[in-house]
Order: sequence, then C-alpha cells, then structure tokens
Amino acid sequence: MSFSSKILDWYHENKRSLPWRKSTDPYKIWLSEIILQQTRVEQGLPYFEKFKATFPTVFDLAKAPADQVMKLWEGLGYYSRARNLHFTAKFIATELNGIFPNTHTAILGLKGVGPYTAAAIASFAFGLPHAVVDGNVFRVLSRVFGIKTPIDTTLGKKEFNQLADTLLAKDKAAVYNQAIMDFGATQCTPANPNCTICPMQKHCTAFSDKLIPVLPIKSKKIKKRDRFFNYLVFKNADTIVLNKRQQKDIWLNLYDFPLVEANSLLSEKELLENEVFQKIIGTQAFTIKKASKPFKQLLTHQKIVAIFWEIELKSALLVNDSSFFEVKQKNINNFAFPKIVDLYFKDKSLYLELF
DNA sequence: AAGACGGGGGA
DNA sequence: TCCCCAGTCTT
Repeated sequence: MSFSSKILDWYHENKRSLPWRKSTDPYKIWLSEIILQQTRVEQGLPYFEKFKATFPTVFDLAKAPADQVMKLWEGLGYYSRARNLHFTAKFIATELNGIFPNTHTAILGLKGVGPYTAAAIASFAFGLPHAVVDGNVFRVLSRVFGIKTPIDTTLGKKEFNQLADTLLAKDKAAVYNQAIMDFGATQCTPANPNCTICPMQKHCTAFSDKLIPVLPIKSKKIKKRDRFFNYLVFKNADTIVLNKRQQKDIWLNLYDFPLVEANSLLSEKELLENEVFQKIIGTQAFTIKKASKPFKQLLTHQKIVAIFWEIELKSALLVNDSSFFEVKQKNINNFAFPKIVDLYFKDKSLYLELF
C-alpha cells in the first residue's frame, strides 16, 4: 500500500473535527490558515470563531478599522499576520470585487500568503493538486523516509517539497493534505510519538534506526537579546497617555506607553536623569506615584523585562511625540496591547489602584 | 542565507 | 530552559 493510502486510511479513522473543514469558502479557509501559521490549533480556534462571527465576509473585514482588527488579534502574536490579513481583505474587496483568486499563482501572490498557505487554500478551497509542507509534514516525511537534510535550509526545503509533491494524492489533494497534517499533529508528534500503534511503523526509517528523537533536523539556532522597558504611565484625572507603536520593531501598530528603553531597569534617580525621560516630560510638574513590579515576556528573539512607572500629572501631558495621545481610562479596551502591557493592566493591585 | 516576528504549551 | 507550533517577510 502506498504512503498516501496509508495516511488516508489513518485519517479516516482518526481525523479531528475542525470548524474550517466544514466549508470550502476560500475566505474562511484563508482566514483559518493565516491564524494557524506558527500557531497551535487549540490556540487559534477561538480566534477563528471570533473573526468568522465579526467578519462573515471579506467585505466586512475589508471595511473594518485597523484598530478593530488588531484588537481581535490581540494575544495571538505575529501581528504582521493581522496587518497583512486586513491589507489583503481590502485588496480582494476593492480590486477583485470580493472574488477570491482561484489559481495557485494568484493565491501565492497575496500578501501574507507563502508557499504553505497557498497550497492549503488551493487544495482545500479549489481542489488543486498542491502539496502542503508545514512543520507537521517536515516531521512526518523526515522520519518515515529518514531524511537528515536540515529543514531550515534552501536545500532541505527543496528536497521536502519535491518529495511532498510526488507523494501527493493528486485527485484528492484536499483530504490528503488535511490527513498528513493531522497525522503529524496527533500521531507523529514532536516529542514522544506513540510509535507502537503507528501504521507507518514497519516502513518508518527513523523508527528502525532509532532516529525518532533527532528528526527532523534543524541547523540554525536563534539567539535572544535582553531588552529593558521603562514604561511611563502618565495619569491625569481620568485619562492616561498611550503610545501607538510605529517604528520598525516588535508590536507594530499595537499600543503601549511612552517608553524609556535602556540597558537595564532604571532606578528612580536614573529615570529622572534620563535624557529620553526629560525630553518626554519637558517642564511639566509631575509626581512619581509608584513603580510596578518587573514583568517579563519571552519572544522568539528577545527577552523583555518591563516596569511601569505610574506618574501623576497636574494637567494634560504636553505631547511632543505624534505617537502619544490621551485616552479616557474607560476607553482603553478599544486598543490592542502587547501581552506584557496586558499583564500589567490585569495585575490585581495595580488594576485596583489605577481604575 | 540569515534574522525578525508572539505567545502558549509540553517536556 | 528549550523546543515546537497548519510560516512569511525583510535584509
């Protein structure tokens, strides 16, 4: 029996029930695939439901304000996905009359859609014979066929893509693509796969060679840098000052506070002497009420520590930065915040003190 | 080719 | 801690 037949048989008995599989509407498929990029199904599910309910059609998404899209995406990470999602919705609505492109080439041309997502949409929505190659597929193929080429190299990508294409059940690309990904996600798992009940066991090179724990191979390792954020939370009556992040950095188009980034968390003395702080505060009267505890957040390439200085102003902040603006405290829920800011807001004692 | 880009969950 | 997750874009 062929590889694809075994995968399809396994899928028939073990498939997961997932909401985006109920539809062949390319808009819904696209939405689900963008959400699922580098994201576990369980984590993405509630976001898919939220977006589907809030934006039933591409036109609804296209006409939504950017802040609303970012707010719905809040907490999911990789926010460029949300920015590109919105951009592409507007493109489809205005340039394509709302008609989702139906060829692999055209789909691949959409912003935010790469090789994986193009193959997924092309096969799931239009039945086109393009093999998906995601993290699951890399793992399954590298193990079953004993491929040691690192998956994060040009050669590795080429090799796995070619193999995936030859294995694809071209007349049932959609179900086969779902099947191999489900197989990778629930049977051929990254750690401790249950090989004793695996239908591929007899044909699995990694199993016979005891290479399950080392395959697939990645060559690159990432280095993290430490960053220290000294956030300035200006309060004046019932308003606080927010900052819209507009520089080329993490969290583009999300909101936080005026920021003094330094090589460490600052003491109060250091903060008062800091040039950036002085530039922001200018000549205004202020009182530092308290500093929060340090909050930590791990990103793929960064380790961030942030403290939040709660500073009372006698009058509205004289804003000298176009990214700064005042907002009523009761309206902060309209803005999308990075996790670490959200954590600060949710911190119980501070929450009570602030609001 | 290498780096940047989030956040959560499992070992 | 480290690794991985229905990857893509920029440099």
